[in-house]
Amino acid sequence: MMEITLDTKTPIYPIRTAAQLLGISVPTLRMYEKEGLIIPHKTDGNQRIYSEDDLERLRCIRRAINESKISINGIKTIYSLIPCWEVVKCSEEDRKICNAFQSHAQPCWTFNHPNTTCENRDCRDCEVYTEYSQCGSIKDLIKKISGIAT
Amino acid sequence: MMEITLDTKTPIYPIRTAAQLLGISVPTLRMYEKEGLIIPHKTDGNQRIYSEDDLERLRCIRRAINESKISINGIKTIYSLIPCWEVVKCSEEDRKICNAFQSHAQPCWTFNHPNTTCENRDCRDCEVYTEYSQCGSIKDLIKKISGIAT
DNA sequence: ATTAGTTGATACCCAGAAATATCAACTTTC
DNA sequence: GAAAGTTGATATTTCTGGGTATCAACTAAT
Repeated sequence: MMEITLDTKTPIYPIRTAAQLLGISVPTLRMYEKEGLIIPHKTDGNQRIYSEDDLERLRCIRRAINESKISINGIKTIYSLIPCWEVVKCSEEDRKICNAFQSHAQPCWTFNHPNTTCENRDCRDCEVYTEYSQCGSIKDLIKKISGIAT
Repeated sequence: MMEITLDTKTPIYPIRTAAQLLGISVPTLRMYEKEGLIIPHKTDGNQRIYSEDDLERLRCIRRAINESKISINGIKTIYSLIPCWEVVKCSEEDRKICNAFQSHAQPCWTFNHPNTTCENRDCRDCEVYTEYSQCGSIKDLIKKISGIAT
């Protein structure tokens, strides 16, 4: 017998397996990544590996595309509206020079953030990326920062 | 000679003229309305009339669709993220029962708001509708309500 | 070192969203 | 009151975004 640790954050699925579990093709998964919708782990040999959390995020994205009929650029725009500055608590100086703070076309995690508190962070582990993959939670965050009890 | 008052809010263009000025067809304009992207004025005889502001809003919508490649449902979702409660300053009781406050699929002005402060308002004149037709201003509003100097 | 799977890149396909056309009934204009 | 324009509704067309197939070069496993 062996002990199995179930950690939804641990990357375990190679791209082919992930694609099969989601019912889509491998190039589609690569496309989502290129568009900045997901940030999969990579092995030392530069191969993608997906965690259970990654799959859940992807299912959410697929629902947005197939059920809610939101285009990929639409999703990117919505992600760009996440008030990341409130999540990472960056300074006013950071915000002034941050490309993500200005953008309303691409998610913050698709930028590199030179000279900000995000500079050396791994966006993949950032709450902005992990917690706000669906519209409901994004709107809830906006409610929260406006000082409202939801 | 006659005095001409230029008021960008006054509805003057019938639908055919508006369509021509925008370079699109009449059914398309009706479609945008049915989708909840615009709220044109109507005459007593139920005919649509568009103001200069309406045209500007429509140009913005067209850019989102044609240049930014955001689908109509994407635009609706983005509009639904506008923190309207902060603009109209509705009460906690209002928010509790407000469909728009909950939704993240349709703009608030596509709901009727029974028993709230918005109930008897004309959404067409509401700042939520008039001021936040583009992503840039929406993100600016989110920044503002999080207490940030933009 | 051979087999299986991956990489990035390019070329291709097609469902369906976006836009248009068309209709009879109605409104406005002159 | 006749002509021009509009209404809502439905049917039809256009076109491209989302997805796939395929490739040679690379990585991983046994």
